Amino acid sequence: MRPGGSLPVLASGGRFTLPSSRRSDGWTMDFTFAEDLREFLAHAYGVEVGSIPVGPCPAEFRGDLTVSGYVLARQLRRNPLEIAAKSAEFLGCHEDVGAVEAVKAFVNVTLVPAALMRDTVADGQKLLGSVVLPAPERRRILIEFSAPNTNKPQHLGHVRNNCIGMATAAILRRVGHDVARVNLVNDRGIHICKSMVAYLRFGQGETPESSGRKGDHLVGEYYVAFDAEFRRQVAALREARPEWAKASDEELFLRTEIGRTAQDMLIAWENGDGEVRALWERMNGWVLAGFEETYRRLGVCFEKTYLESETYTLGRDIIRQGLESGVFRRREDGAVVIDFSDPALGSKVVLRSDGTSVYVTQDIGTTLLKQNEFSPDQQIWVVGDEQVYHFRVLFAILGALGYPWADRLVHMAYGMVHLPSGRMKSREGTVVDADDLVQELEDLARAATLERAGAEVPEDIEERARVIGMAALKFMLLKVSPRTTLLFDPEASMTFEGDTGPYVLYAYARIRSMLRKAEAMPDEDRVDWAALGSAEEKALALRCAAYPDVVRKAAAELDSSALAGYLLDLAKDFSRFYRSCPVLSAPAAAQRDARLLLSDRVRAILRDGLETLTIGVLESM
RNA sequence: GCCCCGGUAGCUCAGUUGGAUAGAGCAACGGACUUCUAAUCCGUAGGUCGUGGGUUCAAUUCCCGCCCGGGGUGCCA
Repeated sequence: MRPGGSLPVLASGGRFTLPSSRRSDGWTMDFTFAEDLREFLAHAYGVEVGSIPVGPCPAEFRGDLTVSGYVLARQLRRNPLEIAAKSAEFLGCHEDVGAVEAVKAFVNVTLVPAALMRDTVADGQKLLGSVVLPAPERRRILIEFSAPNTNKPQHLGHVRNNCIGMATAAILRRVGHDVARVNLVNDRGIHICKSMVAYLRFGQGETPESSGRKGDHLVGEYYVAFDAEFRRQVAALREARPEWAKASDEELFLRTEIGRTAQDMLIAWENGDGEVRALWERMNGWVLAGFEETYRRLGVCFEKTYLESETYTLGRDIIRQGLESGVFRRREDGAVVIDFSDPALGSKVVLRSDGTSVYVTQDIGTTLLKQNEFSPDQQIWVVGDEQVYHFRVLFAILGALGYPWADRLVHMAYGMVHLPSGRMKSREGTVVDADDLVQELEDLARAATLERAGAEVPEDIEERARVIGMAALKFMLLKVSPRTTLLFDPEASMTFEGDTGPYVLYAYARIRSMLRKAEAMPDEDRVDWAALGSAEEKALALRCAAYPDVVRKAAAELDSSALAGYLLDLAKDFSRFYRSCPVLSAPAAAQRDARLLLSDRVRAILRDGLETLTIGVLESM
């Protein structure tokens, strides 16, 4: 059971260690003036100078870009003000520079428009092409996510997990890694037996077909029914036996008739009891079919799906071997444990005294299985932050067992989803169901689209509703940092305005519309970039140029929110440009062509970026 | 008790390998559709960056203490 308790959330386990681009700030695209400045400074001070720290110039100052004298000062070991003055002096004579101003230790550079465009958006191939890492930095990565239990339908917490997993995989692929997505379905255990017991007791033989209900929802109802009956029995027990009044539900589980029945069923399942297995297969089949439907709607897919019923015994042999080699020891009570030198980890049982596996033992087994089947350089688990300790233990055990790849395992811990009323709790019915949520967003998107369409109903209205609804959902989940505990306020979240997926989609659709009207695209080689130069145009071009680094940073830090935030900024920059710079009706042909091409660059990046977040686009909205 | 994560505008969240006057969306208020799609744009208002120290030319960012919230600390998953 991966996503734990009532579900997810996450937090952050340590730092991630994927190969990263050299600079996290600034641009991968090289500015000619910066390169020339680098050489100049290296020569002037007789020191090796790394890359020049170029960043955006804050709006309050005059300039397009800013070079920080403070950062250079660390490399050059000179006075920042002196460096800034010297740099400004040099840049004042540079042909690309229209104006330069040193303010304190900052050098604000205004580029000649043609140079700015040349160094940013002129080469469209390079712009999108440089997202990909050089071959030596590419890795084979296996990412596990979703990992649902087959006793109830998925809810918003699972949706966050699924979306983060899919988007992270897509981001890693985008920069050139070889990524395999795997799911590990928890299809066995006491929780499934609970649904089964309740079904036998209250189900009267109903099926998804007979009830017209989606299989996972149907089974989930019996899980809830079990809990209701269990609570009733526990309450009665406490009433009858005052000495147990203070015992926890868990402590009393096996004292209740229904709890005992579920436990017996689990044992029967493990012994391969025919009837139990048949019922289990039937009900699991219903749930898995339901999941398939949910995954289809969300666009979730995997290269491989493991079933825990087939892997849960795998770790035991490794434990026995480790016992012989002294990694583990057998405690007086018969349980096998590992004693960590790190006091924060303490001592951990890996095999119960009856010889059965615990959670971490199974994970040792599946980790080895995945390692053998995929030979990844790195494995990533997208699992809620409540399991940080579990993964620290798992990784420490694998390290103790001597696997050289153990220090490259990553737990991508993400935060829980909370509702305004607090944590989601299945038993109390305070969960946001995944299927309902998707449906609701699609309905809202349809209504919003029709409202704006006026009399003519678009032919592809269903497609639009689907794409817009999903964009809203995924963007909402992906735009916040994975580690953040997310508050889902239905009122405020179900909107298509402001910082949302549909906002980005809208910018894309407006560009498409414009390009359709333009009919022919101008010849790239003949465009006169010098025709541009307004603040909006320059800001847009500079934003475009930052794209490759943003994607690389998102990949290196496993952070979809860096990319989502960037796309929002880009769409915003475009909207400003669109408002103040007429394209099709630009005063001069050269201006029209250059603006058209600039718009097309934005279009390409928006599409590339959205797809890298697994969000589809629309040609019209 | 101990460990981990978080505390930034009324709300939801960015920003932080230390750097110029801390940002966005929503909500509030005021503007802009005979003009390439107003799911848009512009403006106003809104902050002791939890708190107290320390390091530094420079701290929301790094270090220590404290307060508040969440999670973890099982022969559960």
